[in-house]
Formats: sequence, structure tokens, C-alpha cells
Amino acid sequence: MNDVLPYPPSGNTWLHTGRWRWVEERFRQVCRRYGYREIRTPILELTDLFVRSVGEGTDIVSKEMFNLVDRGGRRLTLKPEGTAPVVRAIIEHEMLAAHPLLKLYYIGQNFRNERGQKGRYRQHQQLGVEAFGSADPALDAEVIELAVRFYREIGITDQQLQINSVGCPQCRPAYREELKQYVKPTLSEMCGDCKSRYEVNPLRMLDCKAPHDVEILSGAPKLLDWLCEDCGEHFRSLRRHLEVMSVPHQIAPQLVRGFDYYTKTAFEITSGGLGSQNALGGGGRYDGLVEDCGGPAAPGIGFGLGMERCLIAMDSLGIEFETEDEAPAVFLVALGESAKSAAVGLLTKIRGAGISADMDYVGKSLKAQMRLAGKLGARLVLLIGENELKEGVVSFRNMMTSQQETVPQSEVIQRIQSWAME
RNA sequence: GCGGCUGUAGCUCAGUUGGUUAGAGCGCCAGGUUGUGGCCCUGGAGGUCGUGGGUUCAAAUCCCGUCAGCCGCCCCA
Repeated sequence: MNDVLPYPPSGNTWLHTGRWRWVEERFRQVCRRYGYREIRTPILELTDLFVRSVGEGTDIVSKEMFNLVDRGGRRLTLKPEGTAPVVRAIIEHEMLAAHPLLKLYYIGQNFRNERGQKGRYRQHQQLGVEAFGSADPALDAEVIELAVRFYREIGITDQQLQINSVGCPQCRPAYREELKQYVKPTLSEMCGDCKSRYEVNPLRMLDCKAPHDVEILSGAPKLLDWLCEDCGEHFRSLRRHLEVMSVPHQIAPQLVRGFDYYTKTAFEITSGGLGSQNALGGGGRYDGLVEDCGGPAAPGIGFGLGMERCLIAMDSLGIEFETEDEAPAVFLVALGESAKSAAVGLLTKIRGAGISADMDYVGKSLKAQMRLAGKLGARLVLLIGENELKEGVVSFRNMMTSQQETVPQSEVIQRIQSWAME
């Protein structure tokens, strides 16, 4: 969990709201360009939703969810991932009836109860897309290419895309047995995690990092060789589309994702500079998920990417970008009580005309008010004192050139507007 | 869940083998003559040394607990 501040903090410069907005806006732009519409789902969902979709044996469900019980005795969970809530929402609102092909994107908070470290937080923000209603590998390619393009557009030049197929309920069981047969003789030499994975989720052994296990598994049968005709053709087709799109990618036979709902396509995008959490984002196809959650039989594919990891990767690559100008265009300086009152009226008028403006509220001296105007970055200072009040004018000071002029009160708005044009 | 490290002013940190009123830079505030910012000069405010306990004549400093953060493992975003 992190506080993201309005002013760039020293050190962790990525904890700055300006940067977050910039990345979010880029993501929105890309999603809109590809025909995805925004959806927002609640932070709380019924615990059961995640248990059924993500899978009982997964790390997330078995040890990483923030659970709570409400006063009605319902078991609720702070959402640990974004896909299941979206699936729940589209079923509840029968969205597929009106939009047989439904393309959605989201930006939201996820929660996982685990030990934090660089790039991994108990509350983190994910940006993601989900596309429902088509099993066409071209849609897989679209989603993957969208992700790759997004990273490229925010300047992450060292991204690497890895793809794999995790099969389907038709072909996966046979492979699972084959893998178990292969591992069985050497199971006693493997790490404790793998011993339990052997029983609970054998495929997860494939991405074990223990050196000896990696050695053992290097000769293991490949999932890609055991795909059924449908899954095999889907994967080959996906690759052809990626070639046509000129999206560089590597095949990663050991790539297995941590959720049970994935079928066929699985992919991950990594970047250097992230430490041991090198995944920027990942996703895959989930053709049985909507039906499993009580909806129509609709295939789907999506991905999620971590906001914090994007920002950290950008920092480590030294990516610069323009932050929007949040300085007030105009700063009002008032001298004395009656001038203050006139300034308040003027301030309101200026803001009402759509111009950003601000003034002092802590009783600063003229000098201090000027200092504040300078610090805030105001380009124009409007000064009202006894002299100006008497003559019905306002002094305009151009903070860039230090030139000053007087303007009749009735023409102030007009003058600010024309001044902005100069 | 396991292992390691850190915790002193708003921020980044210093603080000698335990020893007077705990320091610096930056930031903040105020002045540098009559109503004018940036640079410069001067001054000022601000800290129960994360927290609880212990050792000692004496603890920011040593020991233990606790909380928080960071880093690695696991896993993931």
C-alpha cells in the first residue's frame, strides 16, 4: 500500500498523482482506440466468486485474500483480481444479450494479503481489458497487441512477450497425467512446494524456480505437444496473427498462470528494472469461466497489468513525460480588508469565467503573497490595494516579464483572456 | 509463510568507544525601511530519537519484545 502524493516526493518519484493520471490516460486512449469500454466493479465481492473462479488450490484463494463477514453473515472478499468481478457483473446485467461480442476495460484496486516488497503491494492498481463472446484467435492477438502497444506508447522499450497454451479440459487432463508419470520417479528429490503441487496442481510445477527442479523438469514432456487438435490450431493461428502484426514474442512452454480458469492462450510481459517482480502484466483465455459462474457459454480473453510496476519500470528506464500544468493561471494579491473583499469577488468571477485562479488565505504580507504566487507558478498576478480601489482598477503583473499595467475593473476578465492569447 | 536489513526535524541524512541544552542540507516562516515574487543575505519555528520494557550514575547509541517500512524467497501485477 502506498500514498500517492500531489507533489513529487523525493526518492520515489513514481508516487506522484501526476504520473498516475498520465499512465491511466494513456491506457484509456489505447483502449478506446481498440473499441473497449470502461467498466467499474465494486471492491467487495462474495468470497465464493473467487473461490469458484480463481480456484480453491491457488495461492490467491488459499492464503492471499482479505476476507470479512458482514452483519448478515455473508462472507465477502476485497477483490484480489479483476476478471472474476467483471464476469459476475456482465452475467448479472445480461450484457452479452445486447452485446454478443463485449469488449471492456477497467482500472481498479486489487488486494492481496502477502508480504510487500518492491513492486508488490497488498493494495495495488491494475489496468486490464476483457473481451467476451469470441473464441477467435484473432481476438487473442488483438488483446495481446493492445498490451504491447500500450507499453510501447508509455516508453517501456525493453518489454518481452512470452506466450504459451495451457490447453483445455479436453487435452489438459491427459497431459497432467503424463507430467505426473514423468516426475514420479524423482518426486522425492524435488522441493516441498512441488511435492504438494504434484497433488494439487501439477502444472504449477513447471514454473518452479528451484534449480534442481528446473533441471528435472527441463526434460519433461511439453504441454504444447499434448494439445488437442482445437487447442493446437488455436495456438498456431495466434502465432500467425502475431507475425502479421509484427509483434515479437517468445514461446514459453513452462509458462503457467496462477489462476485455474485459464484455457488455451496464456501470456506474460516482463521488463528489466523491476527486481524479482519482473512481470509487468499478463493474461490469457478463459473459455469456461462465464458458464462456470452461472452465465451463458461465452468464451473470453483478457489481461491485467500492474500500475505500480509500469511506473517503476518507467522510472528505471528514465522515461520523462510532460506533467499537466496545475499552476493557477492567475493569483490575486490583496492589500487590506476592503481590498480583500474586492479580491474575493474578483476571484469568483475569474473562476466563473473558466480561468484557474487562487489567492492567499492566511493573512500574508504583500511580499509573502508575491512569493506564494511565484511558488505556485502563476503567470499573472492581479494586485488590489487602496490605490486600485479608489481608481476602480486592478494592477496586472506579468510574472514572466515583471511588467505591470493597470486595467479597469470592468475589463478584467476580458483582459485576462486576451492576455492569455499573447 | 520463511530469511535479512532499517526506523533521528516536513524531506534526505549525520550523530565518534554509551557522556552537557540532538545537528546539517533542502523545505517552511519572517525580515533585508514607505505597496511587489524568483537570486542573495540574516533570523526563526519545528524532534516524546517508531513504540514498550530492560541494563547503566548516564541510552538516539547496548539487550529483549512490538509495530511499521524496505530487500530476498514463495507467488504474482
